[in-house]
Amino acid sequence: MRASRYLLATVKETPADAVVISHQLMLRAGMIRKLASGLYSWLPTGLRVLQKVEQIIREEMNNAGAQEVLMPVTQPIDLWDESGRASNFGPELLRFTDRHGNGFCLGPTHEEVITDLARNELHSYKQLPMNFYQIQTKFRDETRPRFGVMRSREFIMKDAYSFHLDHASLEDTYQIMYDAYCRIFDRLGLNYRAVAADTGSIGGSGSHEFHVLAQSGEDAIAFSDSSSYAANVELAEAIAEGERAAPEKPLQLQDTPGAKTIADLVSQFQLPIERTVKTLVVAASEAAGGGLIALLVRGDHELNELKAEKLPQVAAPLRFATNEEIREAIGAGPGSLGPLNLPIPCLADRSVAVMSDFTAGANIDGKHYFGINWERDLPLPDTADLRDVVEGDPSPDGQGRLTIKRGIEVGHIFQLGTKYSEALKATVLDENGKSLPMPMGCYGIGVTRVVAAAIEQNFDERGIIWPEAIAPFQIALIPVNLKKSPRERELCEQLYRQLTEAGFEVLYDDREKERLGVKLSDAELIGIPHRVVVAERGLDDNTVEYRARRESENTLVAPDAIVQFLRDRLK
RNA sequence: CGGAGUAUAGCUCAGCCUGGUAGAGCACUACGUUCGGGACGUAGGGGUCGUAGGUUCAAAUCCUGCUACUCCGACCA
Repeated sequence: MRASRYLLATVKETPADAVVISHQLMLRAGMIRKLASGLYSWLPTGLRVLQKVEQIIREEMNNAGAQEVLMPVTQPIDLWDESGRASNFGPELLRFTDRHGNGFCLGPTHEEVITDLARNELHSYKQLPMNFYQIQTKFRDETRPRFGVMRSREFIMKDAYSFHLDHASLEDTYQIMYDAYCRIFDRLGLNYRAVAADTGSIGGSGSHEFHVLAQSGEDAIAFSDSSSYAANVELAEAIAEGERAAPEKPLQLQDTPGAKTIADLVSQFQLPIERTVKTLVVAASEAAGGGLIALLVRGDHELNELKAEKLPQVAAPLRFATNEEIREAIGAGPGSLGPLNLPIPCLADRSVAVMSDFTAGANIDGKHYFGINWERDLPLPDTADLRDVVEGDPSPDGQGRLTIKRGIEVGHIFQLGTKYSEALKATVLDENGKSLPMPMGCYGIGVTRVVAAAIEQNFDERGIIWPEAIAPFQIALIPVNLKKSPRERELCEQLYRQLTEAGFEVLYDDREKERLGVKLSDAELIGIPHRVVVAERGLDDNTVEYRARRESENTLVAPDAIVQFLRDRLK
């Protein structure tokens, strides 16, 4: 591609409304332009990257035995009534009516459409399993689109849906998809983790999220430093370490005026924070008799609301008690609560159960007990996993310790089960002529989000640093001064021809009006991994200058050796 | 959906408080100089100041409604 005939569309200044780095760089590099909130046009440079990502996904899906289809963006609302999701999807589902008065929506996902297709086309167990995918535009009317293409309203997704005779077959395909996803993200050149995930409202037994690790990620992920264990922090099981030590200190009631928080207590009395207990009061479930229940976590730990809500004793959704409720039930304010002499039921986090000689509120305003010990001063309450894991916790699989990093969710695989096949009556006959709903799996990758995530993970102060596999161009060919030097022009034209014929994607910066500095910064901004500079002074020594995007030194190479040199570098 | 803010040239923004002639830098066009890390000079083109109304002799500027966009929060396969 000749730069003089190409819409480079780079901009020097950072656009005002971009806050994350990928959004800023995608605008500056001329990859995207905003049309309206959450809606973006893809310019040539952006589209080149997008299509490379799509192609890698397509190849690996095909290799994994999936078949590509293409379904409409516009879907009849009737199908959504049939699955029951029309009523519970809410305003994120953009609905409208056609000229005949029939209801439609823009597809935020395609379970309904594919299940409708499957019920019409699949009739026998002999056809199963089958796995269909598409790479296609979705629309979700997000309440608050942000971060450019990372959370836009219209976006491109690869979504796949598999159909099975039984659950064992679903698990086979699920594993095949898991492996295919690993190959896809490996090939994309991204640092990622497959993470055990909550199945959420969709239900089903198995689910993994694929996260690209990046500072700006919206999710926190815990993973083992010595095994493949990884889970969303919200889900990772917190394990207590060690045995409870024997009591050493006497129980003491102390005046602690002004110590309303754990932080106050720790600083005023020089206590180790791991020897303090936080007492949080929430609504108890009907099954547990209603009223309030206290949850105990160590002073340096945080309550995990998701875990708490799932406990049978705790009301769902989780609701914290008001100050008035606490005072009425306990007779003290929230800053002075503890397990000793507590008139309401309580549950202790596992880590709390192994504490000794600890400090907690006395359930009397302005007083705390110091030197509390289980089974000496009070019985050990029921224990449960109540807290978020923290860095350094033992890994739940027993191997190594947990590290916590932030991640961007770019893929999600689910075992859906028969939710949709039952609702839409997608059944096949088995060997015995019995009609069965097909268990389903679904497997998504946010294609446009992958592009943004790749940038979040690979940039410097000069711009994007693309992984080789998805760079818009592989090589930038840059003459120092085309206008002045017919020799440079002659060599560049020759190299451009040779490199292109060798199968490389080359951006040949033949712009005559731009100076060298502009061309170099443009090539760096759009993140071309390799560059070759052709200069008059090198011609005398029979050299051209090569530099990789990540390097800071030039390598001099003879012009007639550069094609082979690049072949070796790009291997 | 709750809270806050913004809207002036293609982009980044000044002007508004204190009403009277619409500005700068970048980008764009022409010419000249310059030419290995985002050059310089001269001359130009480009804006119904988001929109509708109100106050006023006079509104980018003051007031009100509307719309769009951004940020914080809630929400999110």
